[in-house]
Amino acid sequence: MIGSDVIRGYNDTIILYLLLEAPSYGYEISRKIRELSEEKYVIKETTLYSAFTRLERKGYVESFYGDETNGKRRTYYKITESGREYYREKCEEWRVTREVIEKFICKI
Amino acid sequence: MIGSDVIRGYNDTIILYLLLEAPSYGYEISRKIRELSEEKYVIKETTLYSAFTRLERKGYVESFYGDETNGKRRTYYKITESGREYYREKCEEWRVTREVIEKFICKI
DNA sequence: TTTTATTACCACGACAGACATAGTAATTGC
DNA sequence: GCAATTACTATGTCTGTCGTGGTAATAAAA
Repeated sequence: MIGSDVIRGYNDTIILYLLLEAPSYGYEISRKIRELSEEKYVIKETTLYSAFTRLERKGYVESFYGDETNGKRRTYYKITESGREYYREKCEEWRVTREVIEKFICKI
Repeated sequence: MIGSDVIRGYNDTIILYLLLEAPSYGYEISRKIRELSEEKYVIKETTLYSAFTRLERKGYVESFYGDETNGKRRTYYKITESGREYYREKCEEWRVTREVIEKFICKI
C-alpha cells in the first residue's frame, strides 16, 4: 500500500536488484516485487514495462527473447556492467536520502 | 546532492515538518532545508513555490501576508490541523517505504 | 465446449510534479 | 551606483506513472 510518489525514484533500482543474480522478465519481476515487499508494493504493469524500455535505452539492461515452446513469448532482461554500476550508485544515494528524510520525519 | 526523483515523494512532508512549530515563508523554508540536510538537499525555488500552492489547495496550509514594513512582502504559510494529520500519515508511510526499499538495496 | 483465470506483453494518451528560464521588486554592502 | 541577497511569480517543457484497452497462449472449471 505504498503510494507511487514515494517509491518513484526507486523503481529502476528495485528492478535492477532483481536482475543481479539472473535475467528475468516482466511478469516474474512483478511477482517478486509483490512477494518480497510482502504485498506492500505492487508495481503497475505499465510502470514496469516503461521502466524496462528506459533501462534498456540507458544501457543498464539488455533484452532477448526466451525460447519458450509454449505460452506467450517472454522478453527477458539481463543487467549490464553499467547497470550494476548504476545500481551501486543508487544504493549509495539511498543511504544519503534516508538520512536526509529522517531529519524531517517524526516530530509528532 | 540528492536527485529530485528520489526525494520527490517527500517534498510536501519536508515542508510541513518545517511548519510544525511556527509559520514560515518560502525563502526561510528553503534555507532551513539546505541547512538541516547539511547541503545535501537544496530544493529548487519553483519546486518549493509550486508545493506551497498544492499544499494550500489541499487544505494542508493556509497563507497570509506578513506585516514587514521594509523589504519585499512575504507570503507566510501556517500548517492546518488537516496538514498535521497528513504529515503524521506520511511519517507512517515513510517507515513502510523505508523497509520495503531496504529489501532491494545493497546486495553488491 | 464455452467461459474464466492466469500468464505475458504492448500502445496510447492523460496527468502531476520538478525544473529551466526569465522577470519583478526591495534592501544592504562595497 | 552596482552587485549581491532577499522574496516571489509566470510560463512552458520534460519525465515517470498510470488508466484504458488490446493481443495472445494455456489450463481449469462450468
